[in-house]
Formats: sequence, C-alpha cells, structure tokens
Amino acid sequence: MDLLAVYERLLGHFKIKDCWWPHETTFEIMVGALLTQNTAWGNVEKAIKNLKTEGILNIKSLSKTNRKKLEEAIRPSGFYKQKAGYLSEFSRYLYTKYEGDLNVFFNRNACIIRQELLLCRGIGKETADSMLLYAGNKLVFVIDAYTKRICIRLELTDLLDYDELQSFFQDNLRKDLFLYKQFHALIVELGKKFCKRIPLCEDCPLKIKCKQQGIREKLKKGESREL
DNA sequence: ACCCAGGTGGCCC
DNA sequence: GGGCCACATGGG
Repeated sequence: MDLLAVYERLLGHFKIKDCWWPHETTFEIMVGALLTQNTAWGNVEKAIKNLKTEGILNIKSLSKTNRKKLEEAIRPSGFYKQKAGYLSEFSRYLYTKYEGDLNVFFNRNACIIRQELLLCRGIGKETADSMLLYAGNKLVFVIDAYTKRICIRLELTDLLDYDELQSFFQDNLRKDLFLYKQFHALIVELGKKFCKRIPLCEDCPLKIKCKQQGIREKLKKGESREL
C-alpha cells in the first residue's frame, strides 16, 4: 500500500468538508492551531467562541488583552496558562513586526516563514506547518501523531523523524494544496475515530496489509509505546 | 477510574 | 540528541 492508496482508501470512508478547518479569519486558524495542541477540538471550539464573544480574536486585541482575561477565555482548551502566554507573545510579535498584517507575513517563501514560526515560543513543527498549510496556503505537509502511527503500522517507511517523514510525504505526493489539506484532514478524522488503535481495529479502513501480529508483539514486549 | 486529545518546552543525562 | 515530565480541560 503506497501513500496515494492510503489517501484513496480514506477518501472512501470519510467525508471531509471542503473547508475542514472552520474559520472566519486567517488568524482564527493560527490561534486554533496553537490551542489544539494535545487537546480535543471540541475544547478548542469553546475557547474560540469565548474569544469571539469577548471580541478579542484578532491580532491587535489579543496582543493588548491582559493575561487573566485571556486565560479565562481559553481555559476550556487546557494548558491555558501556557497557551495564554504563547498567544499573547505571538500576537504581539505579529502586531509589532508585521503591523498585524498576515498577508505581509505569509507573502514569503514557506521555509523562511517556517523558520520564523519555529522561533516563537509555543510553536513547534506541527503547529508551524498547520499554520503554513491551512492559514498560509503553503505547500507544506503536516505530520501529527496519527500520521506517524499509520506510517509505522503500515510500514510505509522507516523514517520517523518529523522532517524526514514530511519529506517522504511531500516527495511522494503531487504538489497539490487541496490534496495536502484533505489528506491530513482524513488522517485526523481516522485518528479521532480509531484513536491509538489505528489500524488495529477490525473495522478500520486501513487494517488491510497491516502487519498486525508483529506490531502487537512489539506492543506487548513494550518495545515502543508509540507504535 | 481510567484513557485520550489535530504538542511543546525545559530539564537531565 | 534522545528520554522524561509538566502543562489542564472535557469527553468517552
């Protein structure tokens, strides 16, 4: 099973909305990307709703909102003190360096933007790439825990390092923004449904050709919890 | 009563 | 350059 086959198989099992990442503004996507770190999306929605109600879901307002107010608004999304700090810093950065203009921010080479994002506290590779792909419409594939699991269990590749895995996807898929967005969305939807058992469940669309026996033994022997 | 979520940073060795 | 751990809420 190669990457495109995985993609097509998933397409047959999940319905992805044309605009999978819900948003009214580009900045909302970036905020969501940060808030959703190790957090269920439902909780992020509550936080976003609060930010909208408070009228502070924009770069200028967020950069000026006091810490306590921000913390309370995003509390449902978990790790709220940490995230409040990250959001505050990041929006101040965008406001002072780019006058809060995301068109200016994104109107550059993706690699340059990525390096810059990675220097911001609270923004790691996955969050940076989510922002680049979904907010900036850059041709950058997002790797998350589900993606790694699928690659390991289907033995698609031996690569495990984030950047290597990303290159593997980007080298083996056609350069298509829609494809990148949809594929990641499909993987997330699969993950939501099958949790850590991808593709170990009987009804998982990817269970075919998974070397289940080998994986199960490794799990039992405790060789890796990430499998 | 667990287990998990659309991770990241900091510390230790 | 890895291996742990804290971070925190809400749903299954």
